[in-house]
Amino acid sequence: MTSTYDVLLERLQAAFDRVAPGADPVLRQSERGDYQANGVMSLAKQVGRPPRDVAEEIVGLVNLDEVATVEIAGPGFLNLTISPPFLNTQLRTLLGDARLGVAVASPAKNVVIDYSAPNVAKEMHVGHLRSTVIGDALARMNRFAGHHVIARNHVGDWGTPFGMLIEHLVDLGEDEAMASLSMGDLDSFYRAARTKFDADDAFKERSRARVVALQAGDGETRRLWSILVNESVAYFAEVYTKLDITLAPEDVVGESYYNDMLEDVVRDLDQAGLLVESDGALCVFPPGFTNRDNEPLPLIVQKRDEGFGYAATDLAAVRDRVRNLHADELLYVVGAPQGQHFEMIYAVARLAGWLPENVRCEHVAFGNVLGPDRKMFKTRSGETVKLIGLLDEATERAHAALEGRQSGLSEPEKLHLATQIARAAVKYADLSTERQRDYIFDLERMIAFEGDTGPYLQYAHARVRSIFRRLGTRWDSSAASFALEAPAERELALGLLAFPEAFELALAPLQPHRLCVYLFDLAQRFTSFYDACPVLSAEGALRDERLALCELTARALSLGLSLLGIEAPDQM
RNA sequence: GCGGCUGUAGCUCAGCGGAUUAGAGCAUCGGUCUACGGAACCGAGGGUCGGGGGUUCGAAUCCCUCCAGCCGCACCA
Repeated sequence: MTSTYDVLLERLQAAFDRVAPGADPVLRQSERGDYQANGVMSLAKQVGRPPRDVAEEIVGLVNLDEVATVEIAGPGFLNLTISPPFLNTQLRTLLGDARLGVAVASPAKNVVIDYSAPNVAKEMHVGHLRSTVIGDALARMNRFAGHHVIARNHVGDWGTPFGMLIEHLVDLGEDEAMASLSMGDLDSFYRAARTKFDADDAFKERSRARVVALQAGDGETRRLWSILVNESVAYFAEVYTKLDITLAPEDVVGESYYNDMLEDVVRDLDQAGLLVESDGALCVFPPGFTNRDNEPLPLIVQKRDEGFGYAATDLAAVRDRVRNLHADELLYVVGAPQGQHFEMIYAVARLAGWLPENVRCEHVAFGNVLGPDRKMFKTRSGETVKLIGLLDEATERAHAALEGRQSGLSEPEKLHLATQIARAAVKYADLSTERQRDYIFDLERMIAFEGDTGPYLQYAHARVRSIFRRLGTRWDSSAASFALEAPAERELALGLLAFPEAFELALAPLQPHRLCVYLFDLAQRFTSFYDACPVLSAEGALRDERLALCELTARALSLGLSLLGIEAPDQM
């Protein structure tokens, strides 16, 4: 189906084109009418005529028959009111459309999304939350849009720390080490290695030798290394399951994967004449970047000691993803502090010809998670907060809240529900503010059932579903038609029809919070409707109409939440 | 010093391809109350949109500048 927004846009565009081809009608939802088009003002400026004149001309040209009525307001706004028959038609089409009016992208693109990226032999903590949650939402949204998503979990599985980690593993014995790691006690493993490294010179020496052996590809060392990696990846998988994240072990393509490509990267850069030796390191100086002394800033590809830094790995990844994965779009869901690094990577990749102009490449940056003191979120004792611990606490709170209610749910059901609510609370809080901002982690507020929270949206959905439970019999929506005589019905209907543009408005700029804003607004429209318009006690056509609105609402909430990675239980 | 991000009601946040009276949630106050799940709905109070300039018929939105906070600026990722 063509979405309501698109129908209006097409009609308006045709009229605008006749005044000045390509002029944007600037169509958006409005409180004045159902939609408003603000494009007349800039168009008037462009053609050098009074806005009212142009508005009148547009109104004379535009064909909105059967679709909407239009009024000129103020200096030249076009306020559009959708006609009742058209609303009815669109809603009836929506009933039969599993995608709720969202078109399938054509052509489908290969979208590589780099997200989560924990470190091997290190606990996943709040620092990984945003990348994981935002990245997964973007992956789900892109898949729904019809694109082919290739998730890349760029785990930290290489580098000097692995010398000491492997030696520590040797000291512990493989069995004990695996037991420790598989319990998810990664941090104490890491800390123990670190402590020995700092205190014991012999251990330090062994560790250094081990790094060399690892890099040289020594078989036994590689085997020990892979134990660390495999145990960690298995642990990550548990965390992802607990968070309901779609990342799979196959998506883990860590830093080490690119090792074999690094020589080629250097060679290519050299052949392209981009490589410069500076202080013994091999660097590229992309134009436009300077250091604090206003001198050109290098991207260090190969260090003075001939080791490769993360810049080399990131360059290899760009090259690999475009060349071998045929990426049309590269997204890096990584914290904002790395902004300059990625700008330089992209700049160099473009210079080297690895990143064609038509490949969209974006650093999907995000702000920090802060504690109540507005500083980086830590435990009271100053330690990093483990993701698992965070989820557990949220789940306990949700469970406690459920205990206080008479729901008729069994204990196992309550526990399962509590995990769903906890995930919703944490994810929604993370997704619902604009990415770039820092946000304050306040479990109390995010898990509240009132306000702009995940649980509130789940509740709104459960309330709708409960109507159908109470209805008992199977109900067929195909007979429903929409008169929308009550204002609350009409408001709800308009909200339902706006799903496609809300989705597009969130996906195009990679802003999941806009989908959150839409869903919260929709939930409010529903509860207002629900309060004002009895459903089950209505009769005949009115009852069918209202039931149909309920069904569409349930589907919109459930679909919208699922695109954010949030479940919508039928009962709470 | 250069660069980036942020600064909107008491608190937490939308809005920022300029446009008709700046929105929401929480909190506060007042209503709805035999309610299809009140974990709700309706309403009220509360804002010089960090300060100051500029462009414009019109700026929270664009430009400049200043202030505050956070972050980055060569061999850790």
